Amino acid sequence: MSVPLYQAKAEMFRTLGHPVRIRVLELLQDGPRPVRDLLAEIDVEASNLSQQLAVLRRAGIVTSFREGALVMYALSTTDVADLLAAGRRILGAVLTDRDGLLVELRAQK
Amino acid sequence: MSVPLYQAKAEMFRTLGHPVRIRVLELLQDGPRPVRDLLAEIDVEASNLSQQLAVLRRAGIVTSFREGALVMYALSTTDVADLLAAGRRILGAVLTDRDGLLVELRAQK
DNA sequence: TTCGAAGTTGCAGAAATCTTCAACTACCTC
DNA sequence: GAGGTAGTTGAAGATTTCTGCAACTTCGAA
Repeated sequence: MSVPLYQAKAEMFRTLGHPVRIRVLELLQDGPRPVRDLLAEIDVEASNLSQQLAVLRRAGIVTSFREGALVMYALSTTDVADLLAAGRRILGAVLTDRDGLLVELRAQK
Repeated sequence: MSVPLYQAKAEMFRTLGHPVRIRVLELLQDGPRPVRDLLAEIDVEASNLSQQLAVLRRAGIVTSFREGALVMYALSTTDVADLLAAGRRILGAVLTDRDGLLVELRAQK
């Protein structure tokens, strides 16, 4: 056993712990997307987005493949959607007595 | 809009992104526990554990209360268990892919 | 009241992460 | 081939997070 299991778990969660990476995963829930589309929807520099995509790739959470002139990204497993959903639920529970974020959260599903 | 929703989500995941904090949450899944017990099961300095507990407390993921001489900690919502379970599933999926690559590597020459 | 066990807090140095810039590769069209 | 679009990479400085130490509080027991 090289890396303890709880450390691998921590790394997995930490990988999700960035606003841009969260947005990418949410967008990829609807299916594969070219970087160009992600860039159009997320307000961030191209090189920064690339760095964040590399983090997700290294963690094995997304995969990428080239399609002509475009590079496509996709979730490597649909389980990611479950994780995001579980995160939303906890956020809902935790925020119940805090500000308007809760309203936003409910509107989203 | 105060704090964007995706940023709140990112902070939530980042909060889980630490080996000690993961272990604490796993231990608390079975019910409330005094700090002393956590300290006995996790190999970390008392002050360090306290710092990590404070992070979880600030995020609203755990709550604490005093019981005589002991300070008890508990999950603030049982949804946390779902999140950890979802994390485990993804880790399984991702590591399986890795093993697949390893096998490929070995077979190749 | 004093002692020890149980925890917490503030802080400083160390380590990891983030962001941006510049330079680079890959592909398509002309 | 030339030029433009699409993305990636490496590196540096700025910021955040982590860890351990010392000092502190709170509680129960003697």
